[in-house]
Amino acid sequence: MAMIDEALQAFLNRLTRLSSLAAEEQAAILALADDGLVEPSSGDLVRPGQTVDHAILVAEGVLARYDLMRTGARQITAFHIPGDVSDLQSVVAPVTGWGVAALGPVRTVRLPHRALRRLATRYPAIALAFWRDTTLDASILAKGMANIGRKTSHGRLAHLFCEFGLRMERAGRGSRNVYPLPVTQEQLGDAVGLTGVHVNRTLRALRDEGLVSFSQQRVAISDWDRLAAAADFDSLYLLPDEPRVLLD
Amino acid sequence: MAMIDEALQAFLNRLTRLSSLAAEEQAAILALADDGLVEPSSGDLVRPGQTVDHAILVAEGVLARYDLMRTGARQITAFHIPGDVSDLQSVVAPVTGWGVAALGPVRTVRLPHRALRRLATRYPAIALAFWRDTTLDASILAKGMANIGRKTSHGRLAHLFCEFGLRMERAGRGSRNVYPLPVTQEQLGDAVGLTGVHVNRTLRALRDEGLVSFSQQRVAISDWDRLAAAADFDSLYLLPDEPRVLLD
DNA sequence: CGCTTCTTTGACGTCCCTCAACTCGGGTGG
DNA sequence: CCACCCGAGTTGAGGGACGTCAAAGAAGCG
Repeated sequence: MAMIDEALQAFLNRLTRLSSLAAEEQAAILALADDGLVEPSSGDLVRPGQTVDHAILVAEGVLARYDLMRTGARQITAFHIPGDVSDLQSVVAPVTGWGVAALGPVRTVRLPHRALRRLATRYPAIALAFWRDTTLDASILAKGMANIGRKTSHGRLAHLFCEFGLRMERAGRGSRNVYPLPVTQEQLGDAVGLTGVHVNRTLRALRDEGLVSFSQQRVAISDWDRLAAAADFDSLYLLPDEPRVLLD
Repeated sequence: MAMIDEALQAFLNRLTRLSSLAAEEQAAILALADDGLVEPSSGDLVRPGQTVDHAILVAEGVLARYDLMRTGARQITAFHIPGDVSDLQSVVAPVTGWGVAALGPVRTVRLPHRALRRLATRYPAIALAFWRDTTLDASILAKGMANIGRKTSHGRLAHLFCEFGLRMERAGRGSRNVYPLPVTQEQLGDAVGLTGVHVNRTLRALRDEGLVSFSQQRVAISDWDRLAAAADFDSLYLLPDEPRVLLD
């Protein structure tokens, strides 16, 4: 129970970083919990093409949104860390092509669409906050697309490590320079459009250059500035910390 | 003037394909026009990093949202055709890293954020419709990411042609098999993570296989089923046509 | 008709994939 | 307690897809 409240609080923090919400609105968010905590050890939470009636809030662990090719190849389009709601957009598009999988042991909280939609229609500020949250997600998608489309393996992985540094720091799960990242090299590859083998070689190179090391599912950035330069990283797309007044 | 109304009507059609809006809400959308029609012959409408106070509705032509690397390399993350609002998400995130450029002669209508935000806060159904529209955009982004990350040049271009077939058809700008696509081969490359040269070679191959031809800025799909198979195309991510009741 | 922009084609290099084997560590059961 | 096993990480050799560079046609536009 405590963990559910903690997760909702993390989600609320995420929202209020970008949107200002009144006390009543904040209370309404914190009252969202539906079922208890779900704890699948691993595997699919949503299969591609499935219709869902709830969004998934991450309490612990890492989720991935992914797309499958007929060949079996997989592209991870988004990672979700504690405090993120994977598929918040499913509230307005309950059937889409992607799946959601746990990349390791995970704890999640189910947020029913009905409840989320009711909040969004009752409180305009919450509707805008949800919209804004989806927009941040889309911004990360666009950056990831540019990353894969126009950078070499070094730049792609370097960028991913910079991004997670900031996201983990925001989520209170480490510092931007040192943080846990419980995924395999192959999963990293699925996220940046490479094979596990090539990820391995690239990680070695990044380590040898003294930029960043990744082992035992832990990232340690040795030199943020040089890593950011190698990544062509500009944090603007993660949206700066300024809650804006939402109602005109 | 007539053209402004036409463009707003196209935008409204786009929204009501996915969201049901009451007559009053529809009228409010149609009353949005701010300035008159803007007609830049070509070039940037929004530069990367710029803060904007309006969204851009496409009346005629094609816009691209893009991201720039330090090296000068460009990744087009989204194309916008008539009836699309590029940067609708800028309403809730007015400063981000991307730019918007016209890929040829274009006519656009500026929609001020203030007006859009006022509509969204006054009419919950409109807020959800905007959110849903942004979600469709994000879904296309995710698919594009998978496209670039996990497919060969043939699959990438084939997929792009299938996608635009459906989008153009929806927008009333042709059929899914034959439609205008006023972009250069290099711009196609910027969208799918290839160079113009390689796009050229791949187009020749696709034509030789009898799948699709692209010349004079016109796409003609010879065999939809085989092209869709080559593209691993499933239209689900473009969201099926069913306006849902929005208010619970 | 001369310019610019786009398309097309060739030769060559490189980044990354494929396939395959070996290593390592952690868990499990005999 | 050790043998085994399994997933993940590591490394090598060879090949294929795509990029780079360069130059020569088309095609629109003044």
